[in-house]
Amino acid sequence: MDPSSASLRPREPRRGRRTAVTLSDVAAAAGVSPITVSRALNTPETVSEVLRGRINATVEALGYVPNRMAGALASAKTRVIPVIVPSLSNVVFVEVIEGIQETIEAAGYQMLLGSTDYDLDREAALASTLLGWAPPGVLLAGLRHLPRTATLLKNADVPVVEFMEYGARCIDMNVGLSHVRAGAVMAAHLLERGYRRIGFVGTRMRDDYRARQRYEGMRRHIAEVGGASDILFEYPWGPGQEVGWHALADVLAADPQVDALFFANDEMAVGAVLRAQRDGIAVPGRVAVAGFNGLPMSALVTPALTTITSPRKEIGKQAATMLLSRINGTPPVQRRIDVGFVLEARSST
Amino acid sequence: MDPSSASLRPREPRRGRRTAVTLSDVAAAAGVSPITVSRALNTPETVSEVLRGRINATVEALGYVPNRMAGALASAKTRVIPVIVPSLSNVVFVEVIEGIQETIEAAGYQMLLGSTDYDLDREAALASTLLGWAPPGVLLAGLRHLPRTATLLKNADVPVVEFMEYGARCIDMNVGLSHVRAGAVMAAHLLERGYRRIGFVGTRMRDDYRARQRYEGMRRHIAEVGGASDILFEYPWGPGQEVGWHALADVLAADPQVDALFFANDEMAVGAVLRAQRDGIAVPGRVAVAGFNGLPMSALVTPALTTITSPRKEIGKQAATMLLSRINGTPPVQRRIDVGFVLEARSST
DNA sequence: GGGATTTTTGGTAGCGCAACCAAAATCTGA
DNA sequence: TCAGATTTTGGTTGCGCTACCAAAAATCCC
Repeated sequence: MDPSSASLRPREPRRGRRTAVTLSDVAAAAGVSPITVSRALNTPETVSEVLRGRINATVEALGYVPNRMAGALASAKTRVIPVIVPSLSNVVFVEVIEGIQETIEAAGYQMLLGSTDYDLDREAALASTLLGWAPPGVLLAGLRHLPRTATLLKNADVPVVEFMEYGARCIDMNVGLSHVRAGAVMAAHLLERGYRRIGFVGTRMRDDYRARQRYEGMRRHIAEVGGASDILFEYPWGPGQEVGWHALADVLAADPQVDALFFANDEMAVGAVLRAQRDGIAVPGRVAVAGFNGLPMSALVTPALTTITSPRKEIGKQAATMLLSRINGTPPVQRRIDVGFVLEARSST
Repeated sequence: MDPSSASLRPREPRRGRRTAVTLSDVAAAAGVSPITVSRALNTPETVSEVLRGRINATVEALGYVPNRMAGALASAKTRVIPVIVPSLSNVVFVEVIEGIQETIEAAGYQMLLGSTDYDLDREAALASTLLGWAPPGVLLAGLRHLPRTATLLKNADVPVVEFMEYGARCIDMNVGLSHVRAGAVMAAHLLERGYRRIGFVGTRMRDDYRARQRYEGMRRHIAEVGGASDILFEYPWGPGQEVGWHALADVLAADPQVDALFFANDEMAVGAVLRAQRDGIAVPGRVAVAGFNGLPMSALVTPALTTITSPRKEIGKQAATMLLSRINGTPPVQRRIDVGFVLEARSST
């Protein structure tokens, strides 16, 4: 007696599901067994050329689309990599994502994108949901997460790369740059050029802790060196040129001593330069302006903007490459990579 | 004799797969049947409060993460919606994606993002792969695809929304704006302001057919009205401020008659304005400059940029909403939505 | 209070594919 | 020419979950 006869008995689809073409349909049409079709598609070199041709033709003819879920369930493998970022409105993340996308797509993987809107609870929820897809690895922005997010990812036993900032403590692997050092370097530059009252302008810094790190780096450096002071201005808006546009006037009115402004990003800084231009405020004569990120537009405004260039696409590529090498069993050369940054001293300071 | 007894026989994991906590584990630990756990998670209202509490506690305790693939395979339903766009470097798509993301996440769906890099073959491949996830619907940028892409999507029998441009022929549903009309409206504006030699500056227009449509709309309008002429300038670069920065000088040198320039997007137009500023070229005195998209920065440069504002986030939201309503069985009010656009006439023209 | 509902729980089967093992076909060398 | 090695093909089983159906328990109504 054949215990599996029940499952071989012909039947119509169990539920109202759409009756898509399945691997068995292709097999039947091509006159081979299902497993041969599976092989022809996944490991073509193990199937004779004749059958391969016939099978490919049948696949084409029937418009067969493999059910990835069934495949993933059977093989306990997916080629979908979740990428969790705080925001898509920020160009910076988009460029990192591009780097990731290029790299993983070239390796035959797909990207499942989740955005947390800077909310750590949402991040935890997202991580949990995305792990349900049994991904081969996870890419996660930032090093600060809820304890349960970290636990979840550690328990899941998948490679994880945390990208954006470089730091000592990571779940698994880490690629990024030190924002504290970037802040310090900018402070050093501004002090060197003789500015003595340096403002930092940021938005929603409770959420954007990387901006906070830059401010911290700057503040500490100024304190260490002495002879100058810093002041923080925070706006509750989303980061954008408008913030810089308004901030320039606000700040100079609120604290006329300020002779240099370090903005949390280039967009705000560009907004400030444009405002200065319109209102005839001399940059850097009246106030120096610096940004962060090294967006192309920073070089185009007049005066050209001093900024710190971060290798965003590179971060994405490195993160993806690291993850892929771990997925493929090759341990990456290093578990933590500091991609560094470059200070672009231009005429706005 | 029980034909399925074979599958009930206890066994160790078949392969070297990682032995994650499964629904059955939770059921055993909570002392209920697996199906009850499934219900407690998916349709909590159908399970008594006592059991629900016990099950949730067990889920928590064991760190159970449902295997979405198994669920999807069994129910023939996923909550993952593929979104296919030509590019992520373009802010415009990112904003549309944000609108989509917000809307579908609120409805409990996930976004699977694919980018085609303006390659229709890649688009077809991507569509095929993504359909393998048996998605409840598909969001696709643009109305122009390879025949096989359209066939694939039609055969898949899932709701599809094509977004970005509005047009007569769509696979299923469509949200966007008419780029041809936008071009014509801008032409009308420039003619009305007295410009007579109007240049259009675009990049990679073989791929970016929406920019081409705007040019076409402009060209035809100018031809219809008479008394003015147009000229096309095309750059092989990626679209960005640098293009406008260089184009302004190039164009004026190549064709000194040109008295107005309509750029394919705001970024290029802003680049041109910044260049004009640096080089002391009067805008709009020597040459008028107009952009497209209505990015925030267009209002901040001096002179403020005339542009056409497109409701990008709105397009994303509408597209997602339409798709969701179809997924939920409610046919959307309309199958095609023209979201329109607004000409922002500012001082650069 | 007893039958008819309604609510809550469980059993069974199978979604579509790939891993594992076995069998068949082909090739190799003396 | 034939045993043994190699390549190519097929059968069976189960991945973890939910649809469907049925049974049990709780509630209702006159």
